[in-house]
Amino acid sequence: MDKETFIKMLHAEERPDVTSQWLRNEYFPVIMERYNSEASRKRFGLYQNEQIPANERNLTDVRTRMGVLIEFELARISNELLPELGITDIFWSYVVANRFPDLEIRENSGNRLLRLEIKSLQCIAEEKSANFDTLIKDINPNTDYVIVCLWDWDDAGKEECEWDSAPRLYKIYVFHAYSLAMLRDTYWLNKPPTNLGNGYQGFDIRYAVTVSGGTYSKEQGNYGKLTRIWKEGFDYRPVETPELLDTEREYLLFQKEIVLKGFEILAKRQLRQLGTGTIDPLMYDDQDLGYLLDRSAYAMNVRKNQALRIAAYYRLSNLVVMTEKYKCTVYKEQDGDFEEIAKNEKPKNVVDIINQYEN
DNA sequence: TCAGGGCTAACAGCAGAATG
DNA sequence: CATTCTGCTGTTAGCCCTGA
Repeated sequence: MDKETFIKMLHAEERPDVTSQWLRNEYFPVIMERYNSEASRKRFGLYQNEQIPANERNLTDVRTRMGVLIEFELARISNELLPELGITDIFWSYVVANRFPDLEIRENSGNRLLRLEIKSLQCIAEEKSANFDTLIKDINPNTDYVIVCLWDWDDAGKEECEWDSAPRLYKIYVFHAYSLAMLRDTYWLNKPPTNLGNGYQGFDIRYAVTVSGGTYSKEQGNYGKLTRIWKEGFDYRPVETPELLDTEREYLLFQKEIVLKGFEILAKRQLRQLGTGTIDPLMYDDQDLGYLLDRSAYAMNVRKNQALRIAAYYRLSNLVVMTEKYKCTVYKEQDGDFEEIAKNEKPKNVVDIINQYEN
């Protein structure tokens, strides 16, 4: 890493689209690699059959806590990196007040330079939706970026430590905060609910406000959900700056990849419980639809008639089809025919359902 | 069927009402 | 009058369920 570039970027002296790309392609890959090292992961691991809550009610707060820990660790690693490069006059500081953003690069004088808002999403969470609800007025277009960390528990990567599993970062996404907010507001303001009555959806001085039947109320916490910010091909568009186009590209990629990664983890994990051998891609009509092991397969977003054709083609015993929220439909072979034995199931129940059907 | 509106836990804490 | 209880604040990430 080049020291001069580093200093320029952290001082927010480059164009936002250039800074975005540097953070995405140069900076965070290094931070992520360090986070994923055994020496780092071991501090977050689960050992000796330690369990975390399995019920949905309490899963969320483990994920919330992991979010805070990842945010802290990224900054800690960053602060470790700076002096290694001979940069000693700036440092990452934690914003302890509950306000945007999370981390700020500061000079000893206290001057704030680059600022980062960190979000964490666990791959296999059924609805990944941290909120980015900071109002446009509070975002500095020259210094502010939104960083999304995609992570999950992973049992691999241990040479010395005997953990059962430890968190692994799979990808870090970088968005220009102001552009992301522009996409969000362009979408939100142009797609209000149907029953507005005489009111308008908009903003108070502090937060987003919704209307139902003419009655105004503080928005309920859906505004800015990361998975709902923008849709490809939406009729209305914000002003197209280089940083906006960069952020839009990254967002559309993000939308696809975060869903696929969770599916991959769930499918591979469950296939290994259903059989032995190697896992291959599930190809059909030149399309990669999921994963195949022996006579079991997992596919994503496949309709019933296509699922039946795939099952017949591969002579499957078990076929699990998942939606984007990982709701599962389970098909099972029965005397040469395929039967839908479960629908709308959570992933955690699928293997049991398949095994019980066998008995 | 699925987008999206409604709502949740945990966190630390405050203000004001109810109780002994 | 002092203590305890109730209901609310706002932030994190995410599940539930309904209406189009």
